[in-house]
Amino acid sequence: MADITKSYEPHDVEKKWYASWVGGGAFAGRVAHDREPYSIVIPPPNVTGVLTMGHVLNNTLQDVLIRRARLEGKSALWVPGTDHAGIATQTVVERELRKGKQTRHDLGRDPFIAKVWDWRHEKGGIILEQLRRLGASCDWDRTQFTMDPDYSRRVLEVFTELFRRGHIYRGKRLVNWCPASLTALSDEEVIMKPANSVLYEVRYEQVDSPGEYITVKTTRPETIPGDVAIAVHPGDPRYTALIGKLVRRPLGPLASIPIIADAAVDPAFGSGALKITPAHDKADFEIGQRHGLEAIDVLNPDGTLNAHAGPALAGLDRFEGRKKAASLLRESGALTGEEAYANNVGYSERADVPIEPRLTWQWWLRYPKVEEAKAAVRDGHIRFHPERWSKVYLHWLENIQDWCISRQLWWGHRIPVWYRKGIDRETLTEADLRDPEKVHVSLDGPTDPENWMQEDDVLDTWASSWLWPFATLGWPDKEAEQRAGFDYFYPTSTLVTGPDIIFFWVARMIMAGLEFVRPGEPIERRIPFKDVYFTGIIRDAQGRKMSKSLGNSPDPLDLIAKYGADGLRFGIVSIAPQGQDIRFQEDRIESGKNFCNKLWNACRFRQMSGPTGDNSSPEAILARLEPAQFDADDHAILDRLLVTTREVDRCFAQFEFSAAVQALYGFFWNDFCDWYVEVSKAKLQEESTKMNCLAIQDLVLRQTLLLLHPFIPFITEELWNLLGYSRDGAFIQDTRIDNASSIAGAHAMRGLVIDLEAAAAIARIKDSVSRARALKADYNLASRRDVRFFVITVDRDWTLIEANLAKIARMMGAAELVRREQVEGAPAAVTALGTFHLDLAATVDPVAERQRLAKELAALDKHIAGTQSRLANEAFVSKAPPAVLEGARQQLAEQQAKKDELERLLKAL
RNA sequence: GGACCUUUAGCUCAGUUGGUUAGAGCGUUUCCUUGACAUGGAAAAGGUCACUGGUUCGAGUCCAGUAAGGUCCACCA
Repeated sequence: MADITKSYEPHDVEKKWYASWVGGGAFAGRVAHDREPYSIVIPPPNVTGVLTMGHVLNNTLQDVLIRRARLEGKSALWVPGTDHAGIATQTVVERELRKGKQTRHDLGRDPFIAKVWDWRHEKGGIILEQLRRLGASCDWDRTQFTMDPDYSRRVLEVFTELFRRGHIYRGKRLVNWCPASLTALSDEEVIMKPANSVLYEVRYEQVDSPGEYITVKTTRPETIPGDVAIAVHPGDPRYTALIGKLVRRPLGPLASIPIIADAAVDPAFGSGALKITPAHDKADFEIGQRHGLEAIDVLNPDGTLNAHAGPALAGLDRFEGRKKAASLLRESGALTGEEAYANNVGYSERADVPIEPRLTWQWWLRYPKVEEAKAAVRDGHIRFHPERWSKVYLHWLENIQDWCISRQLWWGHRIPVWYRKGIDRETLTEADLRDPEKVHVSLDGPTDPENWMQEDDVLDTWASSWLWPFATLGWPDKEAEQRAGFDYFYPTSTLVTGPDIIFFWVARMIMAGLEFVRPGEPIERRIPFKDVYFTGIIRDAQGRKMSKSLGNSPDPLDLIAKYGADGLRFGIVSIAPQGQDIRFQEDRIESGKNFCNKLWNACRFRQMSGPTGDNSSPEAILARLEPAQFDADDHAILDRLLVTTREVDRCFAQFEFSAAVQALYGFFWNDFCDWYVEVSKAKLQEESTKMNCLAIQDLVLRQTLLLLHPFIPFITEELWNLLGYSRDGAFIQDTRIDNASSIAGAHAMRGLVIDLEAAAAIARIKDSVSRARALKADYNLASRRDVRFFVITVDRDWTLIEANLAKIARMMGAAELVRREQVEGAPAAVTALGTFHLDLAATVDPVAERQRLAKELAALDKHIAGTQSRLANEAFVSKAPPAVLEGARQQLAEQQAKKDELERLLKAL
């Protein structure tokens, strides 16, 4: 077996093992009916995207779950893939075209789409390659893309089916329009931003009473040409007399518009009168509908004003038009005031420009299975972690609105609807839509395509990714399902994602699963996943979101180069507590790397300490143990190993990944390396204890590697092989990890029962060692090993010291420990095993020593006073549980004994 | 306007059902290259747990309120 080098060099190790794993089919998700299935579908990243820190966290956690499942003997499947990301990808390619002074319209639809595919072939797959570098153990043979032919077919099949079931309709409604991307957006794609606007006060002259006016306040004077009424509250006494009267539109084409009454108007806002522009405001649109008013659209799709705005404004951009409208109103005297006004404006999430409410024909979905989707989470069929997100989810479902699923883009799934040539799409009714003579809806299109025109719009990207958990498993094609193991792997086990896409993706997947999968079967067979783990959002050191434009996001590949994939994984998991946002600090990644190096060197120490025995199975290692040689340290470390194993088990059950990593870190670094390995150095000197000690190290290292493997797969695989834990060259993942109770069971079979009393004695030894070291440090003796300690102690403690003499002396840095009845004038430390004196009587400064002891005494006095007052409290004594009471009494006794000893030492000085 | 989260050491954060002297990593100070590791070891300094009240024998932990910061939803022109 190769020697373990002095420091861990991740690069070659990662490359080597990743190739071996892939070559060995280690990531293949196989149907195995004698095993429990465990499956995850990746949240598909944008096909042309690159890896961000968010992806690193998200995918590391998925990999942790998948690798742990393999160790637990489950048949694990992690399905990878990418998303076509309609708007984002199309925008990127259009930007490229613009560099050559072209638009997509210059190319035409099909050549443009071909161009996007070229782009996808060039850039797509980068992110998947990056995931491999991170160590993601996806079943790459199953990689899917939402625009793959098979997947696309499933998307369109769902559309036609939902249409058939009456969930899909076409409607002319006010939608969120992005003037930059020239498409409709769903409500979820609009984000509200605070804006500094101007509130203009505009008066409208009454037709019948020239010189008399009604005044409104508006932030959008450029839409006045689209005004069709002024609305007031029906109960507003100021305006009762005016209801039904006409006023003149003060801007744009001349018109008289009525004053109407509608309860939606807030009499307390502004003047209490509201201008009604149904084409450009949602509330106005609804009022317009109620009153049968026309909607006049004064904007072009790109946000410039059109002919309806009148010649003075036509052609201007909406923001220019606003200024121009204000100045025109000012000139005509209709503008009677302006004031600064802070309001919120909706922005397109992707293009980052203000959206326009715009009246257009769109395809809408009435969500299916809304009630059942609520029940799935409320009744615990699907469990959210942290649980509180379920409230957000339920609230959204309570107030759910129909989903605008059509997009005026070219890159996406073109809606499988054909209109008979000659049909006027503007006047199509709901009944026409269902008339096969007029409209054709099918997967493959009409048999006489020459007589039909296909719908131009494509589907919202989320209207393809909401099928991800079952469409990636072959649904609904029976043969494909068979190949993919649909029956075995669905529902998937855990979804790992960010809470920012609860509405976009999580909720919609749940509804899709319930609607389409295994109709008629119980809910737990139809849900897409059983657990949803929501990660936090990674922020920079200042707490800002990481973003490309801020340039505050480190490149994960740089971090991998610097700290290794395992270091990055360990670091990112350790700073990601459940459900909280994460402030990224690179030093945590560095400490991940340091931990790997520590692990590496502890294994190196094991290798250098003696021959590797038979390590190929836990039984073989257990057979090398010599229970008769066990000392307190052996009991203690095995106890800590069991406790840690139990804790990691618990963490996995409760999705507490960072707690698992911290438990492993503390156990391995403090309990094993800082203590057990150090005491081993004394044990390994003795032939009688050497072999047993090596076997214990093997037991601990083997189990630790298994526990750590999901988090840091590369280094653990390497060490697993270097130390001979691998059986016949099998991967570490092929080993079944044991839980704490089965380990304890295996111990018991060997006649080994952990002596908890012995293990507890280690705590007292540690206390003595630590205090003795501090005493040495106080006297600047840390480096010297030739110090002699005199110990004043009782027989019982001296027995313990003698039994562990070599180790204790080594740990203290003592040349010798000598029991004395009495010591004069030497610096002393009162410890759990007696009073330890430094053999330095000649050089001690009594004044400094007295100060040192007095300080300790003062601190102790405070604690004694606290304990005493608790015990003096009648209520405490009568009501506290006996164990707590007993603990306090014992504590007081110990404190008192220590105090007596300190006082004796002081007197002796 | 509604909902949720956060507030603990200089910094970033743990602290599970209330119970000894509140922990970790980083940073700081002192000492140490002794054959696993200086990517390391030993020791130390550093906290009235945001504030106010309540429940309790006992509160960082439970309850109510206040303040500051943050997130999401809705949005009155």
